[in-house]
Amino acid sequence: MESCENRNKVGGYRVDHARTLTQVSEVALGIRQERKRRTRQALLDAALRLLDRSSLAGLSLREVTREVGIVPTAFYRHFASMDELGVALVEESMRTLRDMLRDARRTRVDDAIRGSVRIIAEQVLAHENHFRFLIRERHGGVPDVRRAIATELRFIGSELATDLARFPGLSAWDTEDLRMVADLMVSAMLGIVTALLDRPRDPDHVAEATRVGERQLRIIALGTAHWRSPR
Amino acid sequence: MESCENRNKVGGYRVDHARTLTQVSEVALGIRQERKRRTRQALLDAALRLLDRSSLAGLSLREVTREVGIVPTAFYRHFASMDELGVALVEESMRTLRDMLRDARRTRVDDAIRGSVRIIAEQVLAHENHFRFLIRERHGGVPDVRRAIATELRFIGSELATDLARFPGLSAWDTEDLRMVADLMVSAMLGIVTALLDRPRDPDHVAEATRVGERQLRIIALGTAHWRSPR
DNA sequence: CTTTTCAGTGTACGCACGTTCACTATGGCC
DNA sequence: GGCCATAGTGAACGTGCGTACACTGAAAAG
Repeated sequence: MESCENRNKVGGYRVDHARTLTQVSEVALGIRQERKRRTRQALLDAALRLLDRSSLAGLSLREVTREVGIVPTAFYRHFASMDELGVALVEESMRTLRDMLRDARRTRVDDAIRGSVRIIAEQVLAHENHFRFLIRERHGGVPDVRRAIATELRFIGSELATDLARFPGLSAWDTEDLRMVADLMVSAMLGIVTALLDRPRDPDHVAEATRVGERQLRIIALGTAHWRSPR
Repeated sequence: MESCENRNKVGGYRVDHARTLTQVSEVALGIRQERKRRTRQALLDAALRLLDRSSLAGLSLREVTREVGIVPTAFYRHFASMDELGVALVEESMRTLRDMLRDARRTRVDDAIRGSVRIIAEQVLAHENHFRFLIRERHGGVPDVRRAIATELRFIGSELATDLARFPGLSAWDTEDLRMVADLMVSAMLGIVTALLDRPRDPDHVAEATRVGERQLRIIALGTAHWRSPR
């Protein structure tokens, strides 16, 4: 019970801001705001790390603060609840996903599929935690988070549909059918991401999943090219 | 605090077996075993009902027993833990899914797609809880449950692949490509189920999801028909 | 230099949880 | 008819949780 003070504190703070601060040139924000931002980010990172093993509903506020090294009550300086942190995590993860799609959209048209799948594989490996979080919480136990993900996914579908409309053979298609194909492609991509996430450390598995995913999208493209909508 | 005894008990038991028992002709099992089976099933049903709102990881043993009307400790007469109940729930739900696929397999070949999608819609509406459970826990927080679902899904994929092999145009295909198409179809079906589960009480939404799902599978079939595997 | 603001501290609370244990009463069996 | 076996009981425990509250000390504002 005794002698447990200043274990790993630095000037009364367990989180060591002093060192990292000086080497950063984000002078625009005051020292104070910058520190707050860093702690907030540390909470998000810690949560994402812990979410590798459990789900958001099974993750406690105390676990997250413990991981960061702050006292539980300090959590409320940044989020009103774990659910709110979850929604923030959706935003962060979705930024990753959107960046990925922006990259994919820039690939050359003559082999858009191969390029897209390659980029998916790269990004999933580089941001495994973000994708695992999205896939898991998409149908998870927190309604707000579920809604946020569903909304983003729907948006991605409609963006893809307008992209498809620019292809020569598809310019005459009606909106509904474009959307139908776009949603199918999203389903397939989610399947590919799931397969990649299954064993992301095994290069053989990743290569195989990439190969298969590429062919699956090709099947869809081929089917689309031969499609004639029933009246 | 006082006078709270025998509220809804029957002969010392809160669960009323006596009435329901007589009208059942499962005489093969003794009264005792039959009662145990019923309570076990009541636990599974209660869990499935509660899982509509939360996820398995966020569901407590006490909640489930409260719902059934037995004392928490009695839970252990049936399952060693909530995780074990989860695995039992996977088995039950998978039986539903397998029945669905068996039905789908029996439909006439000339319009297998329309028939299959209709059966999917029917079954998802009839056993909403089972499908919601599977979709949710597929990527959920309980490893044992995740594994059980992944295994079953893989099995379904390989069964579908052997079914495909019987189609005239596909008899020459190699196993790997058949599997690739089968997995794509599974991805699409999961997407359809997800869409149906989104607003299962809205008949318009269900009809629309069915229509779209049918077309998506048709796109895949069309793509498959025109596919020529790269060397 | 003084005052204000506020991110993080530390204690304390009430609550729900999983699990233990000794128990009770009923169905099954000789 | 009497003796097991066992499904369900009820009290009790230790633990971890979310949250309230008064606090501290350094950055920001004056």
